[in-house]
Amino acid sequence: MDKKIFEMHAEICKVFTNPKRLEIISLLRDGEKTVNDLTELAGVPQANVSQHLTVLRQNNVVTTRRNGANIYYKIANPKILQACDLMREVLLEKLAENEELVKRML
Amino acid sequence: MDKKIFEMHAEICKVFTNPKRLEIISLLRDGEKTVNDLTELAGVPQANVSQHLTVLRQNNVVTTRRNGANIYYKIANPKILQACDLMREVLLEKLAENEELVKRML
DNA sequence: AGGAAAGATTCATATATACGAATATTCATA
DNA sequence: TATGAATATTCGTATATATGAATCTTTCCT
Repeated sequence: MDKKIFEMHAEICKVFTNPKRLEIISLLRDGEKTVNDLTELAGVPQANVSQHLTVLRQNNVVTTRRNGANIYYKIANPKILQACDLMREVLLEKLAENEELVKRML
Repeated sequence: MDKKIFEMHAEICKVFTNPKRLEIISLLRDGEKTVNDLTELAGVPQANVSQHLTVLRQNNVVTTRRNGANIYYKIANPKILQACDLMREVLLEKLAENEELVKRML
């Protein structure tokens, strides 16, 4: 029944399992950027940025707009950022917990 | 700088890239359940459920409590459910869009 | 038209993941 | 302490993913 939804959900989540893609998403947080912008900001080879952008585009995480030779990428749905933020919070809370644990052991 | 955070974030997200794990998470939504419960509800071989629970446990997505021969699993942090829900909303919105597209083509 | 800049694609390879099958561990109870 | 029920682990294999290198496409400018 819901199985199909779980499969699609899992598929989408694969987009977020690569650190470079997460960095790109983060870089797009406050507005659209060109491939070149992203390449420089992330410090990753252009071809690789492009490969990741393809994945993001195919999964409707970003949308594009062409302006001359440049292509601007932006986040398609703000809820995606919210979801990323929540996961990051979970992560940071866990890190904080572990830090306390370490402190208590000294 | 943030690179390390992005790596950890990506690592955590890997937990959500398997449909069976998402189903298990969904089954735990309204309270703790034993491995047996989950096995029956999901209709997946016990060993496989156990493998997925191991992944969930190792990534602090679930916590466990033993009671006799049974082990109860539950979601560790409600924010995880929130994040899952948000992603599912994004997914459903996209599906709705596509449905409209198809309709307009008839 | 020709060249350069911006971006995308293809391919090969290395690495990770999922799952079934078989086996092991843990606990309760007779 | 032997047995059965509940759960976990290990291993082999098939499949997916990430990345560098090389190549291609599109657009702009002269």
